[in-house]
Amino acid sequence: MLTDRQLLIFQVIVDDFIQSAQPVGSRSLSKKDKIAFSSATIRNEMADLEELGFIEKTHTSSGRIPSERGYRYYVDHLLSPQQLNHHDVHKLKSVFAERIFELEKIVQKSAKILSELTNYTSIVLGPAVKENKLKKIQIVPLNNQTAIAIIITDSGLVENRMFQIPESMDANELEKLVNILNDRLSGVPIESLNDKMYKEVAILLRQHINNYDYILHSIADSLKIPVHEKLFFGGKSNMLSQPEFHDLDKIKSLMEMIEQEDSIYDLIRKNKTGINIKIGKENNNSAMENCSLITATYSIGTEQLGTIAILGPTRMEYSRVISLLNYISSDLSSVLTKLYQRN
Amino acid sequence: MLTDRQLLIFQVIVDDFIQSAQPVGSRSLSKKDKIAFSSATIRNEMADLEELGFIEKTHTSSGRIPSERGYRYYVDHLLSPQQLNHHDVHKLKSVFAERIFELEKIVQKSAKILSELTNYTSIVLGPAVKENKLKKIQIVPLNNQTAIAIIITDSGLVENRMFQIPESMDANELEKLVNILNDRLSGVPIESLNDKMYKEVAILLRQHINNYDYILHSIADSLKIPVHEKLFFGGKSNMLSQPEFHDLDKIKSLMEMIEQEDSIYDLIRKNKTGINIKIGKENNNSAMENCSLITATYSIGTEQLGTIAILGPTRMEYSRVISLLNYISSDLSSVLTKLYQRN
DNA sequence: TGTTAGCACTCCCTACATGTGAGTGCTAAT
DNA sequence: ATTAGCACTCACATGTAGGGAGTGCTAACA
Repeated sequence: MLTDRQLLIFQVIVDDFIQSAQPVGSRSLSKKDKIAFSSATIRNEMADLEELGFIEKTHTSSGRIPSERGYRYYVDHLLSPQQLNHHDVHKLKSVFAERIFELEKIVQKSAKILSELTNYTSIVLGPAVKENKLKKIQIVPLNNQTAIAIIITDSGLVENRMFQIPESMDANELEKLVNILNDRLSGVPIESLNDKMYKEVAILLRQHINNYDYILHSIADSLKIPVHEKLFFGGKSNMLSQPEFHDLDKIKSLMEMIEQEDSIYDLIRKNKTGINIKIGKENNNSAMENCSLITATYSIGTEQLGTIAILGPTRMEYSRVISLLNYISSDLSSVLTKLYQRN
Repeated sequence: MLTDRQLLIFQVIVDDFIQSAQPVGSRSLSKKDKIAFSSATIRNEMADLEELGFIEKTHTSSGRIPSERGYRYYVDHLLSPQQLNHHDVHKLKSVFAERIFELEKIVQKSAKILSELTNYTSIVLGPAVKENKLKKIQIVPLNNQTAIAIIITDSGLVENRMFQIPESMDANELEKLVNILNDRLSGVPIESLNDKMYKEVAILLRQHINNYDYILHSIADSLKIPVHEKLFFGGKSNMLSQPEFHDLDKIKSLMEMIEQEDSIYDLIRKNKTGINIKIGKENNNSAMENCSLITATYSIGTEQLGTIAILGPTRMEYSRVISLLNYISSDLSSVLTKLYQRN
């Protein structure tokens, strides 16, 4: 529905605006090498593009900027995958250069490097734990009253919780307790632990443990592994350098949203596998009005999924960011799979 | 060296400026109830106060604001401990209302509430781990190649690290390894673990374990518990609402400093027990030029120390913040001591 | 001798006018 | 269809004027 010329002009407008953050006018467009027609012609075409909703003016006599709809079209139809340059590739590789075995560290480092390469804010959602299965529970007493319950899942997640030991309980009984727990619960998905505790395990405990009531609740509490996977950020303050955030109020609401991790979590969580792009209002979040969010998923083996995302202004280098995300998410997947593959 | 009247005027200037963030002039001062003399008299006194370096002008004909030196004097000599109101106390109490047993959670919640009460940024440094002693090491194999080493200290800190199991190693040998480690290392301060590993333990491993070399390094690596205690923040974006940070550049450098946790760590770490106040340039950090940092230490039992701090503009409600910090740090100390006291 | 009223002066801030540059839409000529 | 030309618009920078809140200084006062 767009003529080739309109397409060309539109693309140049978007590219120029992404680069300069300034509304682009017909005269400056006409000077570009790629564009061979006069400013008046361009003006006519721009009027059409505006009518179609792809571009808009900031005020009556200003140049044009892409509309959200325009960005959407740009992203869907005009994006040419960009080759990463040597420098970028080199930096990306450095994430995996050191031999780090910890998921958190790897993920955190990815976030940091992504934000450095893009000058936007990066967000990484750690892999989902709810599909993890319990590998082992251990209980280590610290003193007479206190003990630590340590929960290890089959993909190497370790969580620990402190609890009070009832006075009636001795070392012997504690061992019995641990045995029962491991016997009944290992292999059980984290999600169903609580359920299983109060059904199967409760009965067993009643038979073998004095005061089973109190300890049941304590342990069940300990087993409540947070449903929210951890979020890691990189370059939170990068957005402050973006010209669209000269406005203090905008910055404030954005920063508050970032700080309040719940909304970020919602924003990022609900994405399907692969690359997802949400532009401006598509995010359904007033603080994100001028922002776009690009997410990519990474996986461990075939099932466990995490998300890695870039938050930038709508005027974002989509092509570059997508390339970077593609690259890092596939690297992440393969490295993590190698490390954490269940046997 | 200051007359009573100068002191009065100075105090009112500081109080007023802390409240309004506007330079205060002689005329508006003379209208205050506390002050019974004319604006001209006040002008004379202010000239003297300025000469003494306690107050300064923002420009030739502006009202006066306290200088850093002035704040220092105010803090050292004029601060009257402020009674906390019911609302504050109630909110502070809520930190400990739920029965949380985890140090991290408690500490994090404290930070959050402090920032809400003050509208400044709060920073909590988790308790130092270096004086912790090793309670137990456990190794849980995840699959044929990978295992997790879990390190538990006597005060309930749990750290875990993944490592590769050498092929030559079977379950039997793994158990031997764990026994040796626990036998030799339990009770050893975290700091000296590495040392001890390479001296005592290395010899034993050589005798009992094939391929001891590789596993020695892996375990030693795992034992490197980060020296940096964890930092928790609350209200990072609160500073954006402070009028002194209308300037984007200032905000940016402050935010970048906060993000770059190392410098915060340095800033907070080196404080002595009790309340410490650092005003503006006293912090030796250009991003903190317009900020003051008030720190308080909390303790677990008699030795282990953590720090809780408030970062605000130099124009900060010192008295209130100090009261809050005092309150929360002593509450933190007593709760944590009860929970984590070593036996 | 300490205090105060009065006065000239300074500086910031806001509002208003004005000019310029980069843009636009429209029209008529190519 | 394309383009040159023109009148028009708007943001932005610059300049100017007036008001407000402050100052320092001086002279009069208790």
